Amino acid sequence: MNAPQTQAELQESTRDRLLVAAREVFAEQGFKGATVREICRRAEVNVAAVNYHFNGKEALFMAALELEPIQNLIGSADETGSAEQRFARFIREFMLRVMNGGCSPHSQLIMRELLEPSPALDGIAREVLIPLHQHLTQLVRDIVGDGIPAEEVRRCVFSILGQCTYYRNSKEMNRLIYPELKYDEQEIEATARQITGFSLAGLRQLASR
Amino acid sequence: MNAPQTQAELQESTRDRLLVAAREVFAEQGFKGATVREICRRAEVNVAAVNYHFNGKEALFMAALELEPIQNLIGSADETGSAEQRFARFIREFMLRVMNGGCSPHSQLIMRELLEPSPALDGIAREVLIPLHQHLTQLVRDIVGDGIPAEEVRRCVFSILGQCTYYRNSKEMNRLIYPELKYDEQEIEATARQITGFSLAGLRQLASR
DNA sequence: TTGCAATTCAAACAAGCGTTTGATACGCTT
DNA sequence: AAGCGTATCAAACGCTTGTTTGAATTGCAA
Repeated sequence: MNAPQTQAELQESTRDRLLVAAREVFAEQGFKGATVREICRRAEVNVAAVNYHFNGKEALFMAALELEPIQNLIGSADETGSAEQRFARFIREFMLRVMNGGCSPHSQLIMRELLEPSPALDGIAREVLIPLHQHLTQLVRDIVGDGIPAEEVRRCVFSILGQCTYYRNSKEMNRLIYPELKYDEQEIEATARQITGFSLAGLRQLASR
Repeated sequence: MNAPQTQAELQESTRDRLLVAAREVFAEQGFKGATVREICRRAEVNVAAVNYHFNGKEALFMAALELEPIQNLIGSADETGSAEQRFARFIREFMLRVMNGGCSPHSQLIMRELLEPSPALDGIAREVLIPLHQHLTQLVRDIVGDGIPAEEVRRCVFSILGQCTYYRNSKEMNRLIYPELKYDEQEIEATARQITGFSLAGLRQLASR
Protein backbone atom coordinates (compact mmCIF):
# COMPACT_ATOMS: atom_id res chain seq x y z
CA MET A 1 0.00 0.00 0.00
CA ASN A 2 2.99 2.31 0.29
CA ALA A 3 3.65 2.12 -3.42
CA PRO A 4 2.63 5.28 -5.27
CA GLN A 5 -0.93 4.86 -6.48
CA THR A 6 -1.47 7.44 -9.14
CA GLN A 7 0.69 9.57 -11.35
CA ALA A 8 -0.64 12.55 -9.48
CA GLU A 9 1.10 11.32 -6.34
CA LEU A 10 4.29 10.30 -8.06
CA GLN A 11 5.08 13.74 -9.37
CA GLU A 12 3.99 16.70 -7.34
CA SER A 13 0.38 17.29 -8.23
CA THR A 14 -0.66 20.11 -10.49
CA ARG A 15 -2.69 21.61 -7.68
CA ASP A 16 0.30 21.76 -5.35
CA ARG A 17 2.63 23.17 -7.97
CA LEU A 18 0.05 25.84 -8.61
CA LEU A 19 -0.08 26.77 -4.94
CA VAL A 20 3.69 27.02 -4.69
CA ALA A 21 3.99 29.18 -7.79
CA ALA A 22 1.01 31.30 -6.74
CA ARG A 23 2.62 32.13 -3.38
CA GLU A 24 5.77 33.21 -5.14
CA VAL A 25 4.13 35.38 -7.75
CA PHE A 26 1.51 36.89 -5.46
CA ALA A 27 4.23 37.73 -2.94
CA GLU A 28 6.34 39.39 -5.61
CA GLN A 29 3.65 41.24 -7.52
CA GLY A 30 0.64 41.54 -5.23
CA PHE A 31 -2.83 40.32 -6.06
CA LYS A 32 -3.49 42.75 -8.86
CA GLY A 33 0.00 42.68 -10.32
CA ALA A 34 0.22 38.91 -10.46
CA THR A 35 -1.17 37.27 -13.58
CA VAL A 36 -2.69 33.84 -13.87
CA ARG A 37 -0.57 33.18 -16.92
CA GLU A 38 2.68 33.93 -15.08
CA ILE A 39 1.69 31.66 -12.21
CA CYS A 40 0.86 28.85 -14.61
CA ARG A 41 4.04 29.37 -16.58
CA ARG A 42 6.09 29.01 -13.41
CA ALA A 43 4.10 25.99 -12.27
CA GLU A 44 4.40 24.54 -15.76
CA VAL A 45 0.71 23.89 -16.02
CA ASN A 46 -2.00 24.97 -18.43
CA VAL A 47 -3.79 28.26 -17.70
CA ALA A 48 -7.10 26.43 -17.44
CA ALA A 49 -5.79 24.54 -14.41
CA VAL A 50 -6.42 27.55 -12.18
CA ASN A 51 -10.12 27.47 -12.91
CA TYR A 52 -10.26 23.70 -12.82
CA HIS A 53 -8.53 23.07 -9.48
CA PHE A 54 -9.62 26.30 -7.83
CA ASN A 55 -12.33 28.60 -9.00
CA GLY A 56 -10.53 31.52 -10.48
CA LYS A 57 -7.68 33.79 -9.48
CA GLU A 58 -9.26 35.03 -6.27
CA ALA A 59 -9.91 31.54 -4.88
CA LEU A 60 -6.36 30.57 -5.74
CA PHE A 61 -5.14 33.59 -3.84
CA MET A 62 -7.16 32.63 -0.77
CA ALA A 63 -5.85 29.07 -0.93
CA ALA A 64 -2.30 30.33 -1.38
CA LEU A 65 -2.50 32.43 1.75
CA GLU A 66 -2.39 29.51 4.18
CA LEU A 67 -2.64 31.47 7.34
CA GLU A 68 -1.52 28.69 9.69
CA PRO A 69 2.23 29.41 9.80
CA ILE A 70 1.71 32.87 11.24
CA GLN A 71 -1.07 31.68 13.48
CA ASN A 72 1.28 29.04 14.84
CA LEU A 73 3.73 31.75 15.76
CA ILE A 74 1.18 33.05 18.23
CA GLY A 75 -0.38 29.77 19.27
CA SER A 76 2.88 28.01 20.05
CA ALA A 77 4.47 30.88 21.95
CA ASP A 78 6.77 29.81 24.76
CA GLU A 79 5.19 31.16 27.95
CA THR A 80 8.17 30.72 30.26
CA GLY A 81 10.50 33.40 31.56
CA SER A 82 10.04 37.09 32.31
CA ALA A 83 7.89 39.38 30.22
CA GLU A 84 10.98 40.91 28.64
CA GLN A 85 12.38 37.50 27.79
CA ARG A 86 9.12 36.45 26.19
CA PHE A 87 9.09 39.69 24.26
CA ALA A 88 12.63 39.16 22.99
CA ARG A 89 11.81 35.62 21.88
CA PHE A 90 8.69 36.76 20.11
CA ILE A 91 10.46 39.49 18.13
CA ARG A 92 13.15 37.05 17.10
CA GLU A 93 10.64 34.43 15.96
CA PHE A 94 8.60 37.03 14.16
CA MET A 95 11.54 38.49 12.30
CA LEU A 96 12.84 35.08 11.26
CA ARG A 97 9.48 34.31 9.69
CA VAL A 98 8.86 37.73 8.29
CA MET A 99 12.13 38.15 6.48
CA ASN A 100 12.17 35.54 3.78
CA GLY A 101 15.79 34.63 4.13
CA GLY A 102 15.24 30.94 3.55
CA CYS A 103 11.66 31.37 4.71
CA SER A 104 8.58 30.58 2.68
CA PRO A 105 6.84 33.39 0.82
CA HIS A 106 3.86 33.02 3.17
CA SER A 107 4.83 35.90 5.38
CA GLN A 108 5.84 38.04 2.46
CA LEU A 109 2.38 37.47 1.05
CA ILE A 110 0.64 38.38 4.27
CA MET A 111 2.88 41.37 4.89
CA ARG A 112 2.09 42.59 1.43
CA GLU A 113 -1.57 42.26 2.18
CA LEU A 114 -1.02 44.47 5.17
CA LEU A 115 -0.65 47.49 2.97
CA GLU A 116 -2.27 46.54 -0.29
CA PRO A 117 -5.76 45.49 0.71
CA SER A 118 -7.19 42.70 -1.42
CA PRO A 119 -10.35 40.65 -1.32
CA ALA A 120 -8.72 38.52 1.38
CA LEU A 121 -8.04 41.34 3.81
CA ASP A 122 -11.01 40.61 6.03
CA GLY A 123 -10.02 37.01 6.58
CA ILE A 124 -6.43 37.93 7.23
CA ALA A 125 -7.42 40.54 9.75
CA ARG A 126 -9.66 38.14 11.59
CA GLU A 127 -7.37 35.14 11.59
CA VAL A 128 -3.91 36.66 11.76
CA LEU A 129 -3.63 40.36 12.43
CA ILE A 130 -6.08 40.66 15.30
CA PRO A 131 -4.55 37.72 17.20
CA LEU A 132 -1.12 39.17 16.47
CA HIS A 133 -2.05 42.57 17.84
CA GLN A 134 -3.72 40.99 20.86
CA HIS A 135 -0.70 38.86 21.61
CA LEU A 136 1.69 41.76 21.29
CA THR A 137 -0.60 44.01 23.32
CA GLN A 138 -0.54 41.48 26.16
CA LEU A 139 3.26 41.26 26.01
CA VAL A 140 3.54 45.04 26.15
CA ARG A 141 1.03 45.22 28.97
CA ASP A 142 3.05 42.68 30.95
CA ILE A 143 6.10 44.89 30.60
CA VAL A 144 4.69 48.36 31.22
CA GLY A 145 2.20 47.36 33.91
CA ASP A 146 -1.43 48.36 34.37
CA GLY A 147 -0.87 52.05 34.95
CA ILE A 148 -0.59 52.95 31.27
CA PRO A 149 -3.67 53.96 29.25
CA ALA A 150 -4.81 51.55 26.56
CA GLU A 151 -4.17 53.99 23.71
CA GLU A 152 -0.55 54.40 24.75
CA VAL A 153 -0.14 50.66 24.79
CA ARG A 154 -1.72 50.53 21.36
CA ARG A 155 0.76 53.08 20.05
CA CYS A 156 3.61 51.05 21.46
CA VAL A 157 2.32 47.98 19.64
CA PHE A 158 2.25 50.06 16.48
CA SER A 159 5.80 51.23 17.05
CA ILE A 160 7.01 47.68 17.50
CA LEU A 161 5.18 46.23 14.53
CA GLY A 162 6.27 49.21 12.48
CA GLN A 163 9.89 48.39 13.05
CA CYS A 164 9.38 44.72 12.21
CA THR A 165 7.51 45.31 8.99
CA TYR A 166 9.75 48.11 7.77
CA TYR A 167 12.71 45.83 7.33
CA ARG A 168 10.60 43.50 5.23
CA ASN A 169 8.76 45.99 3.15
CA SER A 170 11.50 48.37 2.23
CA LYS A 171 14.04 45.72 1.42
CA GLU A 172 13.98 46.63 -2.24
CA MET A 173 14.37 50.30 -1.52
CA ASN A 174 17.08 49.82 1.05
CA ARG A 175 19.06 47.90 -1.50
CA LEU A 176 19.24 51.12 -3.49
CA ILE A 177 20.40 53.13 -0.50
CA TYR A 178 22.68 50.53 1.08
CA PRO A 179 23.74 48.30 -1.81
CA GLU A 180 26.17 46.40 0.37
CA LEU A 181 23.49 45.31 2.83
CA LYS A 182 22.89 41.57 2.95
CA TYR A 183 19.90 40.03 4.69
CA ASP A 184 21.50 36.81 5.86
CA GLU A 185 20.53 35.05 9.06
CA GLN A 186 23.16 36.93 11.01
CA GLU A 187 21.77 40.28 9.90
CA ILE A 188 18.24 39.17 10.73
CA GLU A 189 19.33 38.17 14.23
CA ALA A 190 21.07 41.51 14.65
CA THR A 191 17.96 43.27 13.45
CA ALA A 192 15.82 41.35 15.93
CA ARG A 193 18.18 42.34 18.75
CA GLN A 194 18.02 45.96 17.59
CA ILE A 195 14.24 45.99 17.59
CA THR A 196 14.10 44.24 20.94
CA GLY A 197 16.58 46.56 22.62
CA PHE A 198 15.19 49.69 21.04
CA SER A 199 11.63 48.81 21.98
CA LEU A 200 12.42 47.64 25.50
CA ALA A 201 14.05 51.00 26.15
CA GLY A 202 10.86 52.72 25.10
CA LEU A 203 8.70 50.39 27.13
CA ARG A 204 10.82 50.61 30.27
CA GLN A 205 10.66 54.38 30.08
CA LEU A 206 6.89 54.11 29.99
CA ALA A 207 6.85 51.58 32.83
CA SER A 208 8.93 53.82 35.07
CA ARG A 209 6.46 56.68 34.92
CA MET B 1 -2.62 92.79 -18.41
CA ASN B 2 -4.03 91.11 -15.34
CA ALA B 3 -7.11 90.09 -17.25
CA PRO B 4 -7.19 86.39 -18.08
CA GLN B 5 -5.64 85.83 -21.47
CA THR B 6 -6.72 82.43 -22.65
CA GLN B 7 -9.41 79.97 -21.72
CA ALA B 8 -6.68 77.64 -20.60
CA GLU B 9 -5.75 80.12 -17.90
CA LEU B 10 -9.30 80.96 -16.99
CA GLN B 11 -10.22 77.44 -16.05
CA GLU B 12 -7.50 75.22 -14.69
CA SER B 13 -5.65 73.79 -17.64
CA THR B 14 -6.18 70.24 -18.80
CA ARG B 15 -2.59 69.46 -18.01
CA ASP B 16 -2.91 70.61 -14.42
CA ARG B 17 -6.21 68.85 -13.84
CA LEU B 18 -4.57 65.68 -15.12
CA LEU B 19 -1.71 66.04 -12.65
CA VAL B 20 -4.06 66.57 -9.73
CA ALA B 21 -6.22 63.59 -10.62
CA ALA B 22 -3.16 61.45 -11.33
CA ARG B 23 -1.73 62.10 -7.89
CA GLU B 24 -4.99 61.06 -6.31
CA VAL B 25 -5.48 57.88 -8.27
CA PHE B 26 -1.83 56.79 -8.21
CA ALA B 27 -1.76 57.34 -4.46
CA GLU B 28 -4.89 55.29 -3.96
CA GLN B 29 -4.19 52.46 -6.38
CA GLY B 30 -0.47 52.43 -7.01
CA PHE B 31 1.14 52.67 -10.43
CA LYS B 32 -0.08 49.36 -11.72
CA GLY B 33 -3.52 49.53 -10.15
CA ALA B 34 -4.30 53.00 -11.42
CA THR B 35 -5.84 53.22 -14.89
CA VAL B 36 -5.47 56.04 -17.36
CA ARG B 37 -9.21 56.03 -17.93
CA GLU B 38 -9.98 56.51 -14.25
CA ILE B 39 -7.52 59.39 -14.02
CA CYS B 40 -9.05 61.05 -17.07
CA ARG B 41 -12.57 60.47 -15.81
CA ARG B 42 -11.70 62.24 -12.56
CA ALA B 43 -9.92 65.05 -14.37
CA GLU B 44 -12.85 65.29 -16.79
CA VAL B 45 -10.61 65.14 -19.81
CA ASN B 46 -10.37 62.86 -22.80
CA VAL B 47 -8.20 59.76 -22.47
CA ALA B 48 -6.01 60.94 -25.32
CA ALA B 49 -4.94 63.94 -23.23
CA VAL B 50 -2.52 61.77 -21.27
CA ASN B 51 -0.54 60.95 -24.37
CA TYR B 52 -0.85 64.45 -25.75
CA HIS B 53 0.29 66.46 -22.73
CA PHE B 54 2.62 63.83 -21.34
CA ASN B 55 3.90 60.81 -23.15
CA GLY B 56 2.03 57.92 -21.72
CA LYS B 57 1.11 56.68 -18.28
CA GLU B 58 4.66 56.34 -17.01
CA ALA B 59 5.64 59.90 -17.89
CA LEU B 60 2.47 61.15 -16.24
CA PHE B 61 3.43 59.21 -13.14
CA MET B 62 6.87 60.77 -13.06
CA ALA B 63 5.41 64.24 -13.50
CA ALA B 64 2.83 63.56 -10.80
CA LEU B 65 5.51 62.63 -8.29
CA GLU B 66 6.76 66.17 -7.75
CA LEU B 67 9.45 65.38 -5.25
CA GLU B 68 9.93 68.91 -3.96
CA PRO B 69 7.55 68.87 -0.99
CA ILE B 70 9.41 66.06 0.73
CA GLN B 71 12.76 67.46 -0.30
CA ASN B 72 11.72 70.73 1.32
CA LEU B 73 11.11 68.89 4.56
CA ILE B 74 14.80 68.12 4.68
CA GLY B 75 16.14 71.28 3.10
CA SER B 76 14.19 73.68 5.29
CA ALA B 77 14.92 71.89 8.55
CA ASP B 78 15.20 74.19 11.55
CA GLU B 79 18.76 73.77 12.82
CA THR B 80 18.33 75.44 16.20
CA GLY B 81 18.12 73.75 19.58
CA SER B 82 19.54 70.52 20.95
CA ALA B 83 19.84 67.35 18.90
CA GLU B 84 16.85 65.85 20.70
CA GLN B 85 14.76 68.94 20.05
CA ARG B 86 15.67 68.88 16.37
CA PHE B 87 14.79 65.21 16.27
CA ALA B 88 11.39 65.81 17.86
CA ARG B 89 10.61 68.60 15.40
CA PHE B 90 11.62 66.45 12.47
CA ILE B 91 9.41 63.53 13.49
CA ARG B 92 6.47 65.85 13.97
CA GLU B 93 6.97 67.52 10.59
CA PHE B 94 7.45 64.19 8.91
CA MET B 95 4.33 62.63 10.39
CA LEU B 96 2.20 65.64 9.54
CA ARG B 97 3.22 65.30 5.92
CA VAL B 98 3.12 61.55 5.77
CA MET B 99 -0.35 61.08 7.17
CA ASN B 100 -2.66 62.61 4.65
CA GLY B 101 -4.98 64.20 7.14
CA GLY B 102 -5.54 67.37 5.15
CA CYS B 103 -2.22 66.83 3.41
CA SER B 104 -1.69 66.51 -0.31
CA PRO B 105 -1.44 63.05 -1.86
CA HIS B 106 2.22 63.69 -2.65
CA SER B 107 3.53 61.96 0.41
CA GLN B 108 1.06 59.14 0.10
CA LEU B 109 2.33 58.61 -3.40
CA ILE B 110 5.95 58.56 -2.38
CA MET B 111 5.31 56.40 0.65
CA ARG B 112 3.52 53.95 -1.56
CA GLU B 113 6.50 53.87 -3.83
CA LEU B 114 8.61 52.96 -0.86
CA LEU B 115 7.19 49.47 -0.85
CA GLU B 116 5.78 48.99 -4.30
CA PRO B 117 8.71 49.67 -6.59
CA SER B 118 7.75 51.27 -9.87
CA PRO B 119 9.66 52.66 -12.81
CA ALA B 120 10.22 55.81 -10.77
CA LEU B 121 11.93 54.14 -7.84
CA ASP B 122 15.43 55.07 -8.89
CA GLY B 123 14.66 58.76 -9.11
CA ILE B 124 12.82 58.71 -5.82
CA ALA B 125 15.67 56.97 -4.10
CA ARG B 126 18.18 59.47 -5.43
CA GLU B 127 16.20 62.60 -4.79
CA VAL B 128 14.20 61.79 -1.69
CA LEU B 129 15.02 58.63 0.18
CA ILE B 130 18.78 58.92 0.27
CA PRO B 131 18.68 62.53 1.52
CA LEU B 132 16.03 61.48 4.01
CA HIS B 133 18.16 58.67 5.34
CA GLN B 134 21.23 60.90 5.45
CA HIS B 135 19.39 63.61 7.34
CA LEU B 136 17.97 61.17 9.86
CA THR B 137 21.32 59.42 10.20
CA GLN B 138 22.93 62.74 11.10
CA LEU B 139 20.23 63.46 13.67
CA VAL B 140 20.71 60.05 15.25
CA ARG B 141 24.47 60.46 15.21
CA ASP B 142 24.13 63.80 16.98
CA ILE B 143 22.16 62.09 19.74
CA VAL B 144 24.11 58.89 20.27
CA GLY B 145 27.57 60.34 19.76
CA ASP B 146 30.50 59.02 17.77
CA GLY B 147 31.11 55.87 19.79
CA ILE B 148 28.41 53.83 18.05
CA PRO B 149 29.20 51.72 14.97
CA ALA B 150 27.67 52.86 11.71
CA GLU B 151 25.57 49.72 11.27
CA GLU B 152 23.92 50.25 14.63
CA VAL B 153 23.09 53.81 13.69
CA ARG B 154 21.69 52.51 10.43
CA ARG B 155 19.44 50.08 12.27
CA CYS B 156 18.22 52.90 14.49
CA VAL B 157 17.31 54.93 11.43
CA PHE B 158 15.40 51.90 10.17
CA SER B 159 13.59 51.56 13.47
CA ILE B 160 12.56 55.19 13.42
CA LEU B 161 11.43 55.25 9.81
CA GLY B 162 9.67 51.95 10.38
CA GLN B 163 7.50 53.47 13.04
CA CYS B 164 6.69 56.50 10.91
CA THR B 165 5.71 54.57 7.82
CA TYR B 166 3.75 51.90 9.65
CA TYR B 167 1.09 54.32 10.74
CA ARG B 168 0.62 55.44 7.19
CA ASN B 169 0.74 52.16 5.43
CA SER B 170 -1.38 50.03 7.66
CA LYS B 171 -4.09 52.60 8.09
CA GLU B 172 -6.55 50.52 6.15
CA MET B 173 -5.72 47.42 8.11
CA ASN B 174 -5.80 49.16 11.46
CA ARG B 175 -9.28 50.35 10.70
CA LEU B 176 -10.33 46.71 10.71
CA ILE B 177 -8.63 46.05 14.03
CA TYR B 178 -9.42 49.34 15.76
CA PRO B 179 -12.58 50.59 14.01
CA GLU B 180 -12.95 53.47 16.43
CA LEU B 181 -9.52 54.90 15.61
CA LYS B 182 -9.59 58.32 13.97
CA TYR B 183 -6.55 59.89 12.35
CA ASP B 184 -7.30 63.52 13.12
CA GLU B 185 -4.61 66.09 13.74
CA GLN B 186 -4.71 65.42 17.47
CA GLU B 187 -4.04 61.71 16.94
CA ILE B 188 -1.23 62.49 14.51
CA GLU B 189 0.40 64.77 17.06
CA ALA B 190 0.04 62.10 19.73
CA THR B 191 1.56 59.57 17.34
CA ALA B 192 4.48 61.87 16.65
CA ARG B 193 5.07 62.27 20.39
CA GLN B 194 4.90 58.51 20.84
CA ILE B 195 7.46 57.89 18.11
CA THR B 196 9.71 60.63 19.43
CA GLY B 197 9.59 59.43 23.03
CA PHE B 198 9.88 55.78 22.12
CA SER B 199 12.83 56.37 19.84
CA LEU B 200 14.64 58.77 22.13
CA ALA B 201 14.54 56.13 24.84
CA GLY B 202 16.19 53.68 22.50
CA LEU B 203 18.77 56.22 21.38
CA ARG B 204 19.61 57.39 24.88
CA GLN B 205 20.17 53.81 25.94
CA LEU B 206 22.61 53.47 23.08
CA ALA B 207 24.30 56.78 23.90
CA SER B 208 24.86 55.76 27.52
CA ARG B 209 26.86 52.68 26.62
C1' DT C 1 -12.78 86.95 -42.16
C1' DT C 2 -9.25 83.82 -43.17
C1' DG C 3 -5.52 80.79 -41.96
C1' DC C 4 -2.89 78.10 -38.91
C1' DA C 5 -1.32 75.83 -35.06
C1' DA C 6 -2.71 73.95 -30.69
C1' DT C 7 -5.97 71.37 -28.44
C1' DT C 8 -9.88 68.18 -27.75
C1' DC C 9 -12.60 64.37 -28.97
C1' DA C 10 -14.97 59.78 -30.26
C1' DA C 11 -13.51 55.87 -32.08
C1' DA C 12 -10.55 52.30 -32.94
C1' DC C 13 -6.16 49.69 -32.12
C1' DA C 14 -3.18 45.88 -30.51
C1' DA C 15 -1.95 43.56 -26.44
C1' DG C 16 -2.89 41.52 -22.16
C1' DC C 17 -6.11 40.05 -18.75
C1' DG C 18 -9.19 36.18 -16.35
C1' DT C 19 -12.09 32.76 -17.84
C1' DT C 20 -14.54 29.23 -20.78
C1' DT C 21 -14.86 25.74 -24.12
C1' DG C 22 -14.70 21.30 -26.34
C1' DA C 23 -11.60 17.93 -27.58
C1' DT C 24 -8.11 14.80 -26.06
C1' DA C 25 -5.45 11.79 -22.96
C1' DC C 26 -5.20 9.30 -18.81
C1' DG C 27 -6.20 5.91 -14.84
C1' DC C 28 -9.22 2.81 -13.07
C1' DT C 29 -13.20 -0.43 -12.75
C1' DT C 30 -16.14 -3.72 -14.92
C1' DA D 1 -11.66 -4.33 -24.39
C1' DA D 2 -15.16 -1.18 -23.18
C1' DG D 3 -16.86 2.41 -20.36
C1' DC D 4 -16.41 6.27 -17.28
C1' DG D 5 -14.96 10.03 -14.62
C1' DT D 6 -10.79 12.85 -13.89
C1' DA D 7 -7.31 15.71 -15.66
C1' DT D 8 -4.97 18.28 -19.24
C1' DC D 9 -4.61 21.01 -23.25
C1' DA D 10 -4.76 24.51 -27.26
C1' DA D 11 -7.73 27.74 -28.64
C1' DA D 12 -10.91 31.12 -28.25
C1' DC D 13 -14.01 34.30 -25.56
C1' DG D 14 -15.25 38.81 -23.72
C1' DC D 15 -13.30 42.45 -21.44
C1' DT D 16 -9.97 46.02 -19.99
C1' DT D 17 -5.64 47.99 -20.58
C1' DG D 18 -2.46 51.87 -22.68
C1' DT D 19 -2.04 54.01 -26.88
C1' DT D 20 -3.01 55.87 -31.60
C1' DT D 21 -5.67 58.02 -35.16
C1' DG D 22 -7.88 61.47 -37.87
C1' DA D 23 -11.41 64.55 -37.71
C1' DA D 24 -13.55 68.42 -35.22
C1' DT D 25 -12.99 72.42 -32.37
C1' DT D 26 -10.72 76.23 -30.37
C1' DG D 27 -7.80 80.50 -29.80
C1' DC D 28 -5.27 83.88 -31.80
C1' DA D 29 -2.66 86.47 -35.47
C1' DA D 30 -2.67 88.39 -39.99
